[in-house]
Amino acid sequence: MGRTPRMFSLNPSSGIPIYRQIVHQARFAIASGRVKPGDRLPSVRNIATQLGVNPMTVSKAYSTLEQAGVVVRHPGIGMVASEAGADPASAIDADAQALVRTAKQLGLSRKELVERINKQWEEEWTDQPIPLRRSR
Amino acid sequence: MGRTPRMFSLNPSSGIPIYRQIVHQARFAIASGRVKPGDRLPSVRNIATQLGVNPMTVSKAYSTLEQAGVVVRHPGIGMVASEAGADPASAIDADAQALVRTAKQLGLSRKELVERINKQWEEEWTDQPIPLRRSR
DNA sequence: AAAGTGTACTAGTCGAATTAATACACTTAA
DNA sequence: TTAAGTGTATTAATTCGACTAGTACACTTT
Repeated sequence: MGRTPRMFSLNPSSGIPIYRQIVHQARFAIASGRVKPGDRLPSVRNIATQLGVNPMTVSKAYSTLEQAGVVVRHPGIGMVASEAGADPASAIDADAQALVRTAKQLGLSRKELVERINKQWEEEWTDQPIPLRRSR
Repeated sequence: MGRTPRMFSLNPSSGIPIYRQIVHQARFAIASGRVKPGDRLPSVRNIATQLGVNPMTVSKAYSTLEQAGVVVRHPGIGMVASEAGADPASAIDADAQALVRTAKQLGLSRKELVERINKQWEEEWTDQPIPLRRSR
């Protein structure tokens, strides 16, 4: 049984908290289909050892994912990718909800909001991640 | 000339930072049309005195508003409500942009994103657009 | 000049977020 | 039953950014 290819990697210099990096990578792995619903995720201690961090840090990441419905906890077994998490759209629900909320608070109509989204869609070019500005 | 009715008020017990309360109230005053494009906003020191806070705190609020395009700085004159700020939709642009970006990263189509927005719109109940609270 | 505008710089305080150490409850497999 | 595996509750230390304020400055208007 060949060891599973390391599923997570850390970028210490990114400034992004460890547990969030784990959350992001796991969520993306599932949303992209690399990990399918029903598949087990690496155990807390497995990841903790691999990355050299405390098990609790990994646990926090998993709890966050469970809270988000991306993963289901199976006592004694571990964390398993859920059906819901396999839908890429689910990953944006939290952000979408926040946006809708503020839009409503501002008295925007649904149509106006969608219009705004469409506009942003045109303007937003993801190909070039971000027009990085090099020092002269 | 009658003193301008106090434009800002603080709710110390709300836990919301002072400068954010100012930002919110100013933005709403403009977005709602109570303050029209071209109108001057109260001066930093004026507000600071009224509210009993440091001028820098007010300045930070104004800087935030300028950053958001709600207000324009006129050196020697003060802060003036902008055209853009009068459009309530402009207030959500930053959030909308962030959402669009992650959606694209996840490989979502524009249609799927809009669909998700619509779904959230149905589920999200914000009966009171903005519960303006008059002191009884 | 005098009086008004906003702000750069500095510094202090405070609280939430992050990470870790440890011990525990639980399930599976032998 | 027991050994080895799973995730986690509790507690605590620490870090780090948000917030606020004091002061002095550059600027424009009148």
